[in-house]
Amino acid sequence: MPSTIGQVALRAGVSKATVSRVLNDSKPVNEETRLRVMQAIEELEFTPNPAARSLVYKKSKIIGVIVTDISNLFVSVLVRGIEEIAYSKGYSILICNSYKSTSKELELLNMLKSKRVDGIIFLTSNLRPEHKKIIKSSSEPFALVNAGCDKLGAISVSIDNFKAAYDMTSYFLDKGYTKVGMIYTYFEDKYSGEERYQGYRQALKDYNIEFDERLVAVGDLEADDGYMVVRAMLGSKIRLQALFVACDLMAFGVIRALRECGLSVPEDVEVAGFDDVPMATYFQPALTTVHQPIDRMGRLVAEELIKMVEGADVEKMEIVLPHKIICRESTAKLKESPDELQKK
Amino acid sequence: MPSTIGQVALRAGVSKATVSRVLNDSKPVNEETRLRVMQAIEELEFTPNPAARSLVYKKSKIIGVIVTDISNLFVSVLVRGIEEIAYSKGYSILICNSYKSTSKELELLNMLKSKRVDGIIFLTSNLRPEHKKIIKSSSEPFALVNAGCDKLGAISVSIDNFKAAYDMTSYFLDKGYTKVGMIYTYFEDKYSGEERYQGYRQALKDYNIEFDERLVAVGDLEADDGYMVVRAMLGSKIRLQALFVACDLMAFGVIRALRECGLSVPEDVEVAGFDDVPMATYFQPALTTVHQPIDRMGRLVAEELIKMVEGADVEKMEIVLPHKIICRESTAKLKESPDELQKK
DNA sequence: ATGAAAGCGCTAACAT
DNA sequence: ATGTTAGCGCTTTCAT
Repeated sequence: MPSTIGQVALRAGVSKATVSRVLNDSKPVNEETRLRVMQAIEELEFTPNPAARSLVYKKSKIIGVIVTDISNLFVSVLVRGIEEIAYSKGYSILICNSYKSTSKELELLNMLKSKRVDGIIFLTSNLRPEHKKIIKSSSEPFALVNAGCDKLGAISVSIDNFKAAYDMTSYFLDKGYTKVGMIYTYFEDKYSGEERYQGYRQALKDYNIEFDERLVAVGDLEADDGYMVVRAMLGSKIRLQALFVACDLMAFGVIRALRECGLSVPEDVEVAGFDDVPMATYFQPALTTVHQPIDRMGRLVAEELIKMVEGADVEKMEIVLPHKIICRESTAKLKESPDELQKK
Repeated sequence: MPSTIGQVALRAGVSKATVSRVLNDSKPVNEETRLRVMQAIEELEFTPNPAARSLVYKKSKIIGVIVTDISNLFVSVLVRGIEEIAYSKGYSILICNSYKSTSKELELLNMLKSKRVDGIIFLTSNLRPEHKKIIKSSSEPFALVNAGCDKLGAISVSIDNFKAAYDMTSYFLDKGYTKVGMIYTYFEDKYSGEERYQGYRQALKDYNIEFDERLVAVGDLEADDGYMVVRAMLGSKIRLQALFVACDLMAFGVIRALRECGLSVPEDVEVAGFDDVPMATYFQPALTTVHQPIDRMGRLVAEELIKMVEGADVEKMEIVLPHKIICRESTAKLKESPDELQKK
């Protein structure tokens, strides 16, 4: 029962075309008639039917967003940034969870295309050749978060994952630790997961520390994974001074596992995460981590994608944002009270 | 450049109507022609234009979802459940953040109506008279999460917040504590926040403990609020044995604040939360809390709303799901090791 | 400056 | 069983 442009026209005593003109001020309209039309619109509480518009414009004003799992803290902060920008520019976002399944991702990609979304933001845990093929041949603009994209015409927003991991590892190495482990994430193809791992390896190399594969393990981004991986790792009694975990959520699980094995953090083992999710400050011990400007990444990727959707020139296709090492309690093997540490 | 029903018809040598029939099998079609049509659809990779369909059906296949903030853990788990069901039934969801602002909520409500969503799921921190008016007079089906609704024709899914708070408070009272505080959430109107507060008050009454207003404070659902409220509370040196916090996120902040003031949890003060977000297990100390079946609430509210959207009878408009008290480390004032506690 | 009419892609009577 | 046609609500030529 929402009213139509026809009803507005009737009430204002003009044609539909004129109503359309004041709606979009696409053409000059006599001030007096414009007022009449405006009033009719008010009275009927008219709002244009988006489906009808989409049909004409061949634009849906919808941005599709594929993420691994909206309940993941990194993801939800990112999505909030995206939503904010999209909303302010009159776009809706359509969120889909892939749960890291490549086949689901492919399915969702098709689904979004069938919904005629104007553009797609893709946060994948693994950028596979299948994805690249689709992206390359896609008619709608694409944007990737934290996944490098070599010449496939997609926007990408990320931090320098290699450098960030290198920096975090160096932080431990500078302290003189030699037994620095890493929990990284599974990867088959080049993407942020691999870059972080390589950053770790490179740091070891540059500090002349021999790589010890008993000190590394693969987890799958969630707290549960961190927990289980470390429980397994501690089965074999290896000595460990510090652990760099490729994402905060996993780090939370890691710390719990260490503690349950009688190792306290940071006294026995120092632990650092990656992401700087909001919870990192409140966790006990507060987590040292690589800060990613998550909110900004979300806003930026949405902004750039919408620019592209609207045909504007996107000057920089690959945007690399700065990261920062944030030191908190989990790497403060000290006598000071937590209160002291609080004052960063 | 997606293909249209006309192109399919042309290729298959039939009329658009016939193509439409095989698409929706709305009417019998000769098996042979159906095959030809199907093949043409395949070859052209045809998918029906949703805007065109919406225009005819007057249905958008979109569910609007207004939440306080997607980056809140309770919210993101809820939304994931909603998305799951919606997606499986062919609906898209359109998520909006109100950031708890009533005016923004009202604005979003209008926005969603202008987008012609088929139904609205509303998670508000405060169900105001303005909202009720809109809901009551709304043409599209409504569903509320954790907000009672007296006869306004909306579905509601929640737990028994009063009873849950009563149970949690009793848990402390049964231990013999008399100084049991509560951090509740601001409310102006009847909704889950008030129910939780009343549950606390009733428990005190039933146990003949006098209410002490120095032991309660109001926070605003986030960790930061919990943190600041407790810092303020501890300014005045009052004795406190246990603290019931109206949501987990706030509880995380509360625990940190206590610790920074030299009070350890649970040794000096026991703390319980509300929600049972995934992080509650990993936090240190693991948080005792009121378990809400968040995922199930999300799925259920989506299921029921979609039933209603599709005109089916919704037998039960107000669904109350069971809650559960989950005891973890934050209320275990004991000598046992955390490992022991782990085995619930 | 305004109106009439065609058309966006689809479905649903109404014919045949 | 299939085709023809009108119409969903809007925008946009093309006239006037």
